[in-house]
Amino acid sequence: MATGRTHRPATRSRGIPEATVARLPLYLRALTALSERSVPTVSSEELATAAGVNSAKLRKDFSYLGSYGTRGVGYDVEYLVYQISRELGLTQDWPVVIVGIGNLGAALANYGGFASRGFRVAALIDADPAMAGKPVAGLPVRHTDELESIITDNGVSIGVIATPAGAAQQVCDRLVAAGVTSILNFAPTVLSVPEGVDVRKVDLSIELQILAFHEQRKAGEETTSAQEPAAAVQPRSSAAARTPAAGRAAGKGPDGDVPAVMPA
Amino acid sequence: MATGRTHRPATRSRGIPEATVARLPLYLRALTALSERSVPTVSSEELATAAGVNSAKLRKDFSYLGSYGTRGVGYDVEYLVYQISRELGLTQDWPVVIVGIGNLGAALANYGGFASRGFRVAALIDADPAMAGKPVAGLPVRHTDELESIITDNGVSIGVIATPAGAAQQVCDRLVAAGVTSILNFAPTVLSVPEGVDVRKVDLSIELQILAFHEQRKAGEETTSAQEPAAAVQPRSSAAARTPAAGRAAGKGPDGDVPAVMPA
DNA sequence: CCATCTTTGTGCACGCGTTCACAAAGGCAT
DNA sequence: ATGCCTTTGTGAACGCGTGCACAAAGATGG
Repeated sequence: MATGRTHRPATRSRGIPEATVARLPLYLRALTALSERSVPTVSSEELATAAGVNSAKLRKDFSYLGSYGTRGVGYDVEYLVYQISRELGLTQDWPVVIVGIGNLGAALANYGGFASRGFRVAALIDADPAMAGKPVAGLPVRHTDELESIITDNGVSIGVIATPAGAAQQVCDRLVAAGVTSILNFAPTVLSVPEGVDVRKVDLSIELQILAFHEQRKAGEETTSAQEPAAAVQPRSSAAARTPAAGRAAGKGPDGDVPAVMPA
Repeated sequence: MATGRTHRPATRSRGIPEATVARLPLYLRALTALSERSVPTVSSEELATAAGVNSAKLRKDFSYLGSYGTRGVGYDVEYLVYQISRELGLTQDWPVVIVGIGNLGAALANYGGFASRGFRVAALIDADPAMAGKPVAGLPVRHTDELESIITDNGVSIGVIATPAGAAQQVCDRLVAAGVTSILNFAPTVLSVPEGVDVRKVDLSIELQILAFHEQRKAGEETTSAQEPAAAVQPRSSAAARTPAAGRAAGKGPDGDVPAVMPA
């Protein structure tokens, strides 16, 4: 799960709650699998299990789309696939640009399933002149200079940022200025964008840190709070002179620079 | 942002809300940046802006950790870095294994910042015998047969799955059986795990689909519902005979197989 | 045509998360 | 010392999301 988002606080988009929208792709995936196995109908219970959610939640989610089920029977798989696809805007083609063709950018570009769901990689863009023209995943890498024209010419409205953190905001600004209104950010930075532009963030580092938190908690429970040896939540008198000789964490550390996925 | 999660519904972990835990890494990153610039203190307002959140939210988040601020002044950067690092369990080392060294797995392995935050890649594992021994990011790829022994010998409790969807559940089961209790899943599948195991999902495809939804909505607003030409929400009489000749979406499509990141 | 059985769709209540707004706390100048 | 100014920490209200539980709907069999 990509984590942070930068969405309008809770502006229900046409009656469909944001939480529901986030689950629609999950349902769609499960339904597509059923469709491939030629299963004609599915109950909310079965589908919910396949999608890893509660059946009541699923039914409520679908109720926002309309009454597409048949009581006593369930949902028509093909029909539901179509409805959800349409609702998500997957019945049309979305040209996408990937900026920053490092390890991650290349991995994303090579992802074969990209085209299978309405998304098409219109161009790969990198700032390194040495990369220009070099084919990655069958597409020639274009130089950053061409960014604006590529966006305009292809009518790109979705951009993927896989650059180092330092370049992300600048790239973002150029993408937005050129007309992009949705951004998927893999760089470890908080992007600031004007009103009306959606940003979603994917951050491996954050995910790992959250896992570490829970992992530590599990380990701590075993020995029933055996951690935090002595000076646990020390009263901390003077405001200065603290800094408990922090282990790592403090130093400069190679961060905010590395290619993409997993920053801190 | 990685999206789906599979967390205990809302079991507040030792008083710290899940939503707060998810933001701590964000604060930590902003604080680390300040620390590198030798900024001694920071106000909730400044830090909140840097982290892209509301200042009241940030203060409330910090209040769960304790009273680490000084009224009229702000927070001591170094001290806060240490406290958050400790809270997240980043003061200890977490050995991690990456399973599935395809495009994405390799990209993750090459991510330099991995070690900079308490995470250390203990091993890269792949099922392809041809990959065995081949060095990726300075580490020799190990064969899946060694999975259990690697986990045990290194005391690995966090696993990253970057395999094709078809192999994910099986790999997951083996990881869990070997002692892994936290999993970061890049494969496009819902993993089922026993109680006590945390799973977080990162899914590019889902993120893009969510963006597409909002993008479509924006486009629809311009022309004020010019979409949905005629048969919009057709009453749908007979349960059978529907399937509105769904465009893409239905066919077999290359999915549930591709390496990792972006499935559907 | 009626009874029964299955499954949807949803009203309702509860809890988490967010935000406001302000009192308390501390620094600083006079 | 005293008063002012800044900023934290939090009580309280509100809204979204979740899950229960059930009535309505429809299919199916006799």
